[in-house]
Amino acid sequence: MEVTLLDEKYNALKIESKWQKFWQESGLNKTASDSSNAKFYCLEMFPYPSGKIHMGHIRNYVIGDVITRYKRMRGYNVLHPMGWDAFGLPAENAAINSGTHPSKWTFENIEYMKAQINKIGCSYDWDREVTTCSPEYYKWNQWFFIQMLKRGLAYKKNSFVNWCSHCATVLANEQVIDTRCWRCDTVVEQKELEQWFFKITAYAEELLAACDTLNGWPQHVVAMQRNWIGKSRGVEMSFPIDGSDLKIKIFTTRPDTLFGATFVCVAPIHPIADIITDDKDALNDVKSFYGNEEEKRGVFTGKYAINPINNEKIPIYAANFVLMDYGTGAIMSVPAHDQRDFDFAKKYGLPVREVIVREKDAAPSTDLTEAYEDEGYLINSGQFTGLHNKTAIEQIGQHIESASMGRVVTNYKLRDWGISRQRYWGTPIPVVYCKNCGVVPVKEEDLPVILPDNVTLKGMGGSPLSGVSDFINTTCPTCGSAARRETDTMDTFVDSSWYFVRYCSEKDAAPLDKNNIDLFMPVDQYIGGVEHAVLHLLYSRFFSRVLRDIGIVSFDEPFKNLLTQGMVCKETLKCNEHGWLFPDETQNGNCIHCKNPVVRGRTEKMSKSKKNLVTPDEITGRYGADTARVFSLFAAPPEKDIEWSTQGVEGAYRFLNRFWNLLYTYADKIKTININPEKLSGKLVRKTHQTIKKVTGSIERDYHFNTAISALMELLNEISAFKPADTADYASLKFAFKSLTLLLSPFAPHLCEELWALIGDGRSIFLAQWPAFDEIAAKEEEIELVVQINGKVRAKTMIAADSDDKAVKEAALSHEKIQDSITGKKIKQVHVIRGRLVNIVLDNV
RNA sequence: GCCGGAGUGGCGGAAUUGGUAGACGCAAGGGACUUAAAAUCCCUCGGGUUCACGCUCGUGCCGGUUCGAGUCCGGCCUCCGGCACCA
Repeated sequence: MEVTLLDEKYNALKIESKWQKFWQESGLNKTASDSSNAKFYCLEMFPYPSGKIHMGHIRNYVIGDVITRYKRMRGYNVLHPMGWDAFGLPAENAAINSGTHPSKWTFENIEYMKAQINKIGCSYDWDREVTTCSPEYYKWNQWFFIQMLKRGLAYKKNSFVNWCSHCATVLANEQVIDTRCWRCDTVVEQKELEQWFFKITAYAEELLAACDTLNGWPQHVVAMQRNWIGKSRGVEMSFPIDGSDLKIKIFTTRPDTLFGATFVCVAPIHPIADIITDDKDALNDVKSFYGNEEEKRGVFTGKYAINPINNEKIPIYAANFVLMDYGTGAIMSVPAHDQRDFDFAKKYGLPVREVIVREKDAAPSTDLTEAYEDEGYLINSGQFTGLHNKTAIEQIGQHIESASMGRVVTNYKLRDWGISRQRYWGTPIPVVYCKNCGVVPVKEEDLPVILPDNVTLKGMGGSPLSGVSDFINTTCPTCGSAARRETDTMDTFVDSSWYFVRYCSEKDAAPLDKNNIDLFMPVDQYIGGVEHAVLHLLYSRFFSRVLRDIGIVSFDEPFKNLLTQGMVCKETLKCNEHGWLFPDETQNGNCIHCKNPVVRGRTEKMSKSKKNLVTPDEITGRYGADTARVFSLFAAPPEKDIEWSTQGVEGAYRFLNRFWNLLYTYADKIKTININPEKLSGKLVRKTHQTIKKVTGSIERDYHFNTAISALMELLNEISAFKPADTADYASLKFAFKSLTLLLSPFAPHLCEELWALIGDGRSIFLAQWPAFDEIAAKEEEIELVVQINGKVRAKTMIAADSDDKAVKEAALSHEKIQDSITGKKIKQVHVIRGRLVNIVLDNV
């Protein structure tokens, strides 16, 4: 390692590029595949290569890097990889807008972003880099697809899908936000298409049950997972249609209200609606309101259903608020005990019959103004009248089963995962359509099905691949006759559902080497934004189980610990006339365009549109990466949002400068001193041991780096106040400096590496061991004893730390101020908390 | 509505198991150095009250448990996040 003399001034940019090059070339970040050390897999969610890294990425990667560097110094063999979620819509949009091929656009972005990432000093093992748009990677998407096809976990169905007319693509349910497209905000329509699905519902129960094992996850994320799976228990039963052989199967979680059903509703897109509805125009009108939550619309079909419990004839409606893809697509309506049914009944003048009342044997209300959805007792319910409704749910359920009217079932909100996309920039779905053989998977040895380059992207219409004749025209793998390829590509969530497994082997190695996977999986610490709390994480959990059942992996849960980091926010500025403003569009609190006063908006997530963006380049260019790192870690604990503040950045920069300058002052004196930490003593040495303890504890406990850094600032303050007089003092000073450098190195790696070159052991600081503290040396000789009277602090006094309870009590009672307060009073009790305080309880205050 | 989470100085935030509330930083004020400024260094910095030693109030609100509550319990209020016509 190059030995350097310290420059007088801290020059962040100079030392940062120097050490980044050194770490890269020395292979320090490489992960061993044959280490005898315990493994630690630290993973940050890989980015979509949109063009530029933003502060949210920086925060994410810095947190991961600190953990990585810390764990390495603790002796772990750490896997810390990075890659690119490289398929996706923006590349295709860029192609449509500017004519750049998605591949070119993507790879150029990757190159640029990789340079940005390296500038913040993250210690990635780039030999394991994953790029999902490369055939070597997506080949395995195709391979998994075929395995799933074989197991019945991938299937095709004709179904209503969410269709965004603007993006001309199908959206997953979770990509629909408030009836609108999550990307472009266009109102989503329902369109019938043939789609490929993954049968995630086959794992619904396991995915739900395993939520209990996710102890290392934030509980709100686990709650969101549970919520999404949405298990509910209820009854499925068939209502015969009067004067017909047809039946309508309904699902309800409230069989206790069965006697209160006054009509039946089916989804307007339910196949039976077309069959039984007389007025097709009216039905079409209702269909056009399907999914509209503003207004309830329905039409009487003209037919009646027979309620099997009491043989009552009740009308059947097609209603827009009944969802086709939950339960059976049909419900029994009990307006007295369900608000939605109540609203519908009021609108269409349907009867409301109460069957549950709050008090046992109470009379029904004469004028319900809303549905009664609480618990209560049954009335007007035949043999079940008088039961508490909770009991009735069970008993009526049993009755329905034993009378063969229906059965008790479990339902999930979770639906199968639609993976078909009518898009170009994704993984081709590896099947062909043959006139003779039907749907045939591509042979495994013929994978990958390469995504062709020669495509024209217009942004509208169906799948772009359908226009590439040498792609679609092929032969049937089974019979050899002419066949057509599938032209849809896969949802990009497929790519990110297993990339963490791919990282376990180096780029050029076999991608699914079981030894490598077993060596590193599961991920010990996963770090990313909470926006992936449902989809990506749920799909990954699903994929892991499929891979397990195929025999590729031997774990259930891919992510042992999850940290969802907070957002990076900044104050927004707004002018009533000119909208959002950049800070340099304001002067003395006024807009520079119109001189109107600037409104300080709320602090919001950084975004280009709100003009409150700070770019990583401007920060690393001005202060250096170490400052950016220290600031973002010091501002708040990792799971909380941080507010970006220029003054806060300056504060972090000041801290690093103070450290540099202080060490520079003593550099000549301490450079050559040999120290034996066990022989050292004094206040500074004690503070150093305390700091090692505090910093280690802060990292180990909850990755609370903000308190770790504050402890390091305290130590620096102590060093700063220290005035060395003799050789022993300089030895203590060197010990403090060495410890501080080691402890700060995960946070400010470049600075510490540079300083370590001067006071360290001649090797990289990241090959050094994390310092250990000596409990005895960390212990104060004297402590400040707080003396309370009736729980209020009345005096403070210094006593020897090892005083026994009796001596502590003595010291407290004999204190001058305490004497004044207690003279003539009766002492009821004295509580001694060793090392902290004494509380004297006086009788009758 | 349901499910999570959080309310502490001017601000970001500290406070292992109940035991000195406000660490550390930012901002602010004062001082030193300087011809001056920047940078740096030193001091002050929750409210009230007092010339001062002090006293007193104070962790969203109300109550409780305890010698002692930011921390535990009960009941509210507010804010943030997620889900929501899921029958």
